[in-house]
Parts: sequence; structure tokens; C-alpha cells
Amino acid sequence: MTEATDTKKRILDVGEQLFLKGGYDSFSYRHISSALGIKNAAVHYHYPSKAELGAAVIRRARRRFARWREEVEARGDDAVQKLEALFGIFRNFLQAGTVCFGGALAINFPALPPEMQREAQDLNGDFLAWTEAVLREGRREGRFTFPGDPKDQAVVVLACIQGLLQIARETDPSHFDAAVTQLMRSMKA
Amino acid sequence: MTEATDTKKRILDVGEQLFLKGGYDSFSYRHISSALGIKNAAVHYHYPSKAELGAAVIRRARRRFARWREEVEARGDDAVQKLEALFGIFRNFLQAGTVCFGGALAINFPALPPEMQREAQDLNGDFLAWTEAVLREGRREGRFTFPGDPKDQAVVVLACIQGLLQIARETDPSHFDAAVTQLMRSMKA
DNA sequence: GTCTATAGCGGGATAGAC
DNA sequence: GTCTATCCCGCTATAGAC
Repeated sequence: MTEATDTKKRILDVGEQLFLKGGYDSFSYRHISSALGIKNAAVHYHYPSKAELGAAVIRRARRRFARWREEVEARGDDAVQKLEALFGIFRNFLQAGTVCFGGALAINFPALPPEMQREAQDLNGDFLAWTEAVLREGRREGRFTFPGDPKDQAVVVLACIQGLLQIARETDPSHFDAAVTQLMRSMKA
Repeated sequence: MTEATDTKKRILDVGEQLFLKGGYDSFSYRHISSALGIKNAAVHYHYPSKAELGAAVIRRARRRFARWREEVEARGDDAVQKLEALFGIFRNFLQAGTVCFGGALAINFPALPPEMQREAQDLNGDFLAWTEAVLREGRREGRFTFPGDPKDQAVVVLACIQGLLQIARETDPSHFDAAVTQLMRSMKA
């Protein structure tokens, strides 16, 4: 990996962290450049506009989630373990002091650059589809016992952990694990 | 109500809408003043700093929720009806094209003015305490059958509808009612 | 690929007239 | 209570040297 692409990757790293900590409106080229010890013109060289940088951050998150799914699949986890692995992703956000992509994108979604809106919708689709498949598989194998359509239940599960991250951030972080346990129990009882 | 306090109220109205649509970073004194046909110095007269305006918006939401609780109590609703009334509050946000206070406050919570952070925590406390009481009452009367502590279940319920509003905003609004129905069914089954 | 320098705009906030 | 005028700052983005 050359020095050039290394800077490009670092910009994405810092940009992602700032985005997840405060949303699209909260960070600037100066925040990123000063964190990397460079000047803001250098950031513009790699990502000419903020819209492109924002879209690139979401696009990378989608690729990362795709690789993550392959790893989980390769482990041969059952549906319960898979869902717990999903909760682990969100627990990492909590420990990093951020919200998740969905939460960071939702606040001013209609005002975001169109290419970011598209990436955000695709990322949501990825998470919803995977969760639905896991819930369906788990119920078929008798590991989950929830009523209704797995598609609707997937929305409930993802909405819950997304909201949990935010409530935990505003009040008490311990709410997260307590409520995740509660959610899991309600599907296995 | 004098003209003066009327302007003050209108500032709060516009400020609240802009805040719920895009978060604290998304709006300015100019947005508010131009929406009201006045100048930004006039807004500063009523709310000298943006932090005070933001705190006042949250404070009014707390008072509104307190009045709402009294109305619901006066109607003599049962626990199921009460929870459905709560969902109605959030459905109104969806129809207004906004997220809820919790979602708007979470994104950059650590960077918010301290007085806003305090009001936000109090507002969260109000919602959590009321929801917990309703869930406890409903289970005692046999209207709900969920496992575990009503306190944890209240966090699950509020996190879910908060997240739902955001997912509905990013993808398909119809997700909201479908998932709310699913959530309700999982507690009554 | 990174720099200096700067354009052009919008942000929060204030002074002082009316 | 609202106005005009202004300050100072930070933002995205670009031009051109190195």
C-alpha cells in the first residue's frame, strides 16, 4: 500500500469516526486535516467534495458488513449466535462513544447529498435482509419463537438496537446490555 | 397573550421544527428569523444564545408531555390504549417528516451545550418512567405478557419506536406501522 | 501529493438607532 | 421589540507553487 492511498484510507478512518460521533454537519475538512497533521487542501485532493467523502464512508461500511457476513457464515454459527454477533457490532459503537450509521444518517437524511442517501438506503437494505434471513432460519430451527413476519421482526430488532445506542448515550450505558438481553429473551421465551 | 410573547412562542415553534428535522447543528438564527419575516437580531433579543433557545425547546417538550400524561390519565385508558397513545406521538413525528427528540439529541449529544444535555436526560427520564409504569400496570392486569423487568422492557419499547422513526425515514414509511404492530403483538401473545 | 493563500459564503453574536 | 450594520470566525472549495 503506497503512502498516497494510506493517506486516503486515514482520511476515511477519521471521517468515519467524526461522522459517527456527530453526524454529517458536525465535522469539517479542517477537523480531518488537523487530526492527520496535514492541510485541508490535501484532503480535497483525495476527496474533492464533502459529499463524495461522505458517500465513500458509507460505501466502505457496506463492504465491511459484506465481509463480516462471510466471516460469520464461515464460522457456522447458529441463528442465536448470529444475532448476538450483530449486537456485538452495535456494542462496539457504544464503546467507541458513537452512534451507528443508521442513527447518524437519519437525523438530517432529507438534506444529505443524494449519493449519500442512496448509499444509506442500500446499507439499511443489507442489514434488514440479513437480519430477516437469520430470524427466519432461527424460527424454522426452533431457536426463536416470535409471532408474525420475520421481515417485520427484523425491523423491530434493528430499530431497537439503533435506538438503544442512542438512549444509552443520553442516559446510562448499562441500559444497552440490559435491554439487549430483554429483547433476546422476548424472542426465545 | 401580547405580541411580544407571541413572537417568542413562534420562535420556539420554528426552532423546534427545524431542530427535529435536522438536529441542533442544522439550523441558524437566520433560518428562524427569515421564516418569521423578522431579522436575526430580533431572535437574539428573545433568546440571547442558541444554547438557551435549544434548552427552551426541550423544556417546553417536557411540559407538553406532562400535560399529555394528565390528559391520558383523565381519559381512563387501559394500559394497551395508553401504549397506543404513546405510539401516536411518534406517528405524528413521522407524518411531520421529523425524527423524535431523543433521536435529534443523540447524534451529537456530547457536543451539546450542558443545559441541553440536562434537559435531554430529564426528558428521557420522563418517557422511561411513564412507559415503565404503564407496562407494569398492564402486566399486572393481564393485558401484557412479557418476561423480565418492566424497566428493561420500557427501554426496549422506547428504543424501538425511536429507531423505527429513523429507519422509516431512511427507507419506507410503511415500516413504521408494520413494526409497531409487530412490537405490540410480541407483548400481548 | 502536499503546500500557501484566498475567495465567497454563512454562522453566532453585539452595538446602537428607532 | 425590532431594526441596520458590523465583527469575527469557520466552513467548502479552488488556484497555483513546489
